[in-house]
Order: sequence, then C-alpha cells, then structure tokens
Amino acid sequence: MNVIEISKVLSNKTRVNILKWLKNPEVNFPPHQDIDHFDDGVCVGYIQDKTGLSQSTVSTYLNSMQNADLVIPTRHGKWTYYRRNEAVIQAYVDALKNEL
Amino acid sequence: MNVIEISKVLSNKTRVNILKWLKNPEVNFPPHQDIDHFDDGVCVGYIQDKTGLSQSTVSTYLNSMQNADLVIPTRHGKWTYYRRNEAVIQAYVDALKNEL
DNA sequence: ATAACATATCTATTTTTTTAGATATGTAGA
DNA sequence: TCTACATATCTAAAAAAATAGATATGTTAT
Repeated sequence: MNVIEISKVLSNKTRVNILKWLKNPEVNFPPHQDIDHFDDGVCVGYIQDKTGLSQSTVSTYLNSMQNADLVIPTRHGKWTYYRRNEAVIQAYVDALKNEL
Repeated sequence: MNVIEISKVLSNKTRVNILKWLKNPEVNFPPHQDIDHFDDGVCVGYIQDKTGLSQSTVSTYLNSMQNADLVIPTRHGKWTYYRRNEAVIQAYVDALKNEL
C-alpha cells in the first residue's frame, strides 16, 4: 500500500468519482446485460459513459487505480469489470489517520 | 476543505514529510533562536535544510500547503513559522473515511 | 538610511500528467 | 475463420507540476 501513489490517484476529481460510484453500483449504473449483479463491479463502458471522457482516458485511469491496488479487475467475456478493493482503501485511510 | 486539492499536496513525498515532521517539531528540528517553543511551528529555513531542496521550492510547497489550509503561517520577526492545521487535517481524514 | 538576512515571488527549464485518436488484443458469435 | 465489439496499449499534443536561479519584499540591527 503506497500512500503517495494512492494520493496521486485521489488528486483527480474523475478518479475519485469513479471510486465513489463503485461504492453503490446499482444506484450509479444500469444493470449489466450478461449478469444480474455487481459483485465483480462495473464494466468499463458504463464507467466511461458516466465520466464523459474518452475510452482510452478512462482505461488509463482504471489502470492507474489498479496499479495502486484501489480496484480489482475481473473478466466476464468481452467485458472487464472493476470493483473497489475495500481492504486497501481502508488501509489507506487508516494509514493517513495514524501517520499523517 | 477541498479533498482534491489536499490529495494533490499529499501526492508528493517531500510535502507529506513536511507535514509529518511538523507533528513533532522538537524531535525533528533544532531549537529556534528567538523563542524557546514550537507553538507556532517551524521556520522555513529549518524545513528547507531538512528537505535538501532549494529555498524557492520549499517556499512554493509551503504556499501550496497553506492554500489547501493544511498549514498556518505566523510571522516572528524575520522568520515565518509554519504549523499544522490539525482541524483541516482531521476533517480531511474524516471526509475520506466517510465519503470515499 | 543602510546592511544583512529570511522568505516570497518571478522567470525559465525539465519532468510529469492529462487527454484523445489510432491501433492492437482478446473474446463471442455467425 | 471472419466479424463485431469491449478494452488495452501506443503515440502524440497540451496542460500542469517540479525545480531552481534571480530578484523582490519585509524585518532587524547598526
């Protein structure tokens, strides 16, 4: 868990929004076509629509968030689903509380 | 209290270090010449020495931290002392815990 | 008033980040 | 296998951040 790297992710409004949206996928995204739950998160296309940014930009953002271990990807056929990594998010908040 | 702006400050190792050092000034800095306490924080010169960066860079960093309300400056004669703004730091951690 | 000093601001350069178009990869279905 | 589609990666341009030297400002002491 790298505090600097995670803070860098959180220094961008869109990336923070993505993390917040993923907290309540059923409220923030339409249902998926292939499955009827959000257990593995949300596909990239839906996240892209919500941000209004280009596909490559959103993919880059999700990649940086994955590198920081803030999200976990899962393949479902053609789609990649992203969900929050609650353990790392919690560890980050705890680290700030204790060390900062 | 701006989460994005504060996260931007925290995305740099030196700036995080400055905040941490200011938590225990008596441990991390030599005593001041004019006063015998750290109630108003630490003068810029001491912080600069500790970072090893140039005077202008440290001043820029402290300015960005002040803009984010993470530190509070106080003039003492020729010196400007910087101390942590514990209320805002606390509010930031709480906001992350609740909103993130 | 002048000199010395601490800090801030200005200016410029290098590095990093943001962003998107183009292209590549991987998967599912015909 | 060929096509369509979702996502990732490559490439490049523009914007922002990092960094420091030079200069300005404000304060103290002489």
